Amino acid sequence: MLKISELSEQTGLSAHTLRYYEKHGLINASNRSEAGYRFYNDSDLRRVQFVKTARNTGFSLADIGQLLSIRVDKRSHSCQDVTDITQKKLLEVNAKLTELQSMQQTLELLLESCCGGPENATHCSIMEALDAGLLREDNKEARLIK
Amino acid sequence: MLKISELSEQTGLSAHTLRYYEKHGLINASNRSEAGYRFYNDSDLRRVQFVKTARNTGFSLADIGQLLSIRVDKRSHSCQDVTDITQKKLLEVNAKLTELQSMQQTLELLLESCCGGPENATHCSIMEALDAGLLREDNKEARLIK
DNA sequence: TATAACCTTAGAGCCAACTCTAAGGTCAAT
DNA sequence: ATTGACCTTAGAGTTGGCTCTAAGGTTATA
Ligand SMILES: [Zn+2]
Ligand SMILES: [Zn+2]
Ligand SMILES: [Zn+2]
Ligand SMILES: [Zn+2]
Repeated sequence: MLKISELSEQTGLSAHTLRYYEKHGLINASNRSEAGYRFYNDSDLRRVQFVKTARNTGFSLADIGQLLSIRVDKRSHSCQDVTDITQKKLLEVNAKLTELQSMQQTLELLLESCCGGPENATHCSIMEALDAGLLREDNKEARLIK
Repeated sequence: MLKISELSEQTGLSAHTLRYYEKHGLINASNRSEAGYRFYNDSDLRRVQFVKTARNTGFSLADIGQLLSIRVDKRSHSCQDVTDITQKKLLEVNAKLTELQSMQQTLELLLESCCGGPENATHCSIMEALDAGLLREDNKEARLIK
């Protein structure tokens, strides 16, 4: 039986975070001492580790709630239920990746275009590009206007 | 001279957002009517468009504040001042990209490993992987444990 | 028995960038 | 003169995931 500080050590999640997860229905301490201290058993620990792994994978706490309700009753859920959640998350991640890659490309083009030197910025092509609107917005690819 | 709703139309930013930007020192209406209505001239419009372009490029409002103070006095700033901000932003973007790519890879591996079918999840390899800790965390690359 | 290091709770604060509300003033058209 | 569409302000609410505080109770050690 682990106290919350011990569970915290085992998992790398703060005691605050563990209580927060409990408040949001993700985890629970299956026992309490007479004074009300939380005590966690091995099954509790494994559940917390599941949450942590899912969190590291990028799932939101809401997603994890769903995954946990599958986990506690696998017989009532299908592999498709699991892949639906995973697929949805992958789509979100891919959308963000696309957005960030476009930013990356724009920033790289901006940096290439500027001398980066110590003289004054009256001629700076980054400032010019930002002033000019920078992108052809009709095109999905960020591209500096020449 | 544009009223706020007209500037909103011209820029695609809501009047709320324009007032929010003003409150945070990014933009300003150079004139007001007797009744206190904001009026924007061409120079105001160009400044707002600069803000919008920088926003689309991924810069935070704090970054944009710095870029704007360079913009109004280019002679007192160097190209390096501009590239410093841009480079910092690129590093942030690259860090997020790395994180998201790792998530993407993990999610793809999970999806490959699961049949996604209608039978029950007692054998689901996604659930197993999340239970098992999923990643070799010593390695930067996400990898399913075999 | 005192001190420190734990634990409890409800609830507030934080981050960024909005987004919206309330309560009222203004303006153009009917 | 009355709609209705605009405008103003200060300030509250939203999102997600923590993070921290206050005020108190418990436990281990000296
Ligand atoms: Zn230069
Ligand atoms: Zn430059
Ligand atoms: Zn299956
Ligand atoms: Zn499966």
